[in-house]
Amino acid sequence: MNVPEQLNRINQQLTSKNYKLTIQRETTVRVLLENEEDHMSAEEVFMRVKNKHPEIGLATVYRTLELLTELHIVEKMNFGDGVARFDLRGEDHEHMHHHLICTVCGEMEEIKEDWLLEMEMRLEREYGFSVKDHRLEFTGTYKTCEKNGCKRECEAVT
Amino acid sequence: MNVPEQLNRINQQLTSKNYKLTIQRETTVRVLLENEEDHMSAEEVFMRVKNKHPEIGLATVYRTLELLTELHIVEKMNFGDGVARFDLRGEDHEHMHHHLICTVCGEMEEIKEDWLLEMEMRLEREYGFSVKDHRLEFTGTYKTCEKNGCKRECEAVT
DNA sequence: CTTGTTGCAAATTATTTGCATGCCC
DNA sequence: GGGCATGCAAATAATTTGCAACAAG
Repeated sequence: MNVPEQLNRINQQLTSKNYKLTIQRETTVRVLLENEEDHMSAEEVFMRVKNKHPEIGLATVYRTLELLTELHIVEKMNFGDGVARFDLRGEDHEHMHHHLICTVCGEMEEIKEDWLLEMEMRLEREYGFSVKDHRLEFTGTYKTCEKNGCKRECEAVT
Repeated sequence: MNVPEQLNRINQQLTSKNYKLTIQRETTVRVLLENEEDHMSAEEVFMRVKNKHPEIGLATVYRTLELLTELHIVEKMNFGDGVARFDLRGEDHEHMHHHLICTVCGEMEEIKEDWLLEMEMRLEREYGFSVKDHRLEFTGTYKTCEKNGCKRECEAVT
């Protein structure tokens, strides 16, 4: 699905709830689309949006990200570093990716598989809990700590 | 394992790293032991510690919790509400519990099982990633929203 | 003594809010 | 022209840090 189509889809979601796709919101969404795998903080999103649309205010970006989170268009995450991070949810794997976080280099990789379906069925059955979303993170180290995404500061002690 | 034994174990972990089990640290650990299932914020821990030892400062509690986190004695968690929460890790299930978070009442339940061992082996094999820790959270709703732990504000819309 | 630890206050960081102004049906 | 949206600045909330004073080996 390309950018105009995605924007269109998001626009529909917004308008169906009486929100407008203003230029600020559109620019923010574009930045998110262009950095889909980046887990940006609000500040990072702000800086990139500011490149394209310098008049925007930080508060607007926060408000937009909050709105998009409510609409389940983006996912708000916490890796324990005191900053919230945001990712678009592609509609195909809305709820189907997990995270590997390397403690040596701090790099983070996404695993685009859903390993939890069976568990969710079990929760439904055994706990009477019906799952809307989940989050699964593994912290540890890459054996080589040089594998694909994991390139920063790898001189640290293993 | 009772309180004195646990304290003793923690004391050993501290002294082995040249840290002292000061009265402030001991009091903090006691509070954590007494509220093992509570996922307290730093502020909550502080208030309870202050009851037992009114001279303590908030910064000390923060410093203690940070220290204990580094030593893997407590687990620092984030539920996305902007507050870090802390739990003792019992040595038996150091890394073996998952969370159910009910979006209706906000209540949180722990599942004391480890469902991820198989996945971790797979990560090791297929991704060359060796897992030190993990976090698994499910958000959703209890069918009844009245099940055991889930008692607050249940008049909200389901 | 020396080193780690504490309490307080001030600083920092992330995020939210109030409000006057602007924009669009 | 009425209500949602925005930008700015100020407010809030959580956490961290600087520093002088303590405490214990």
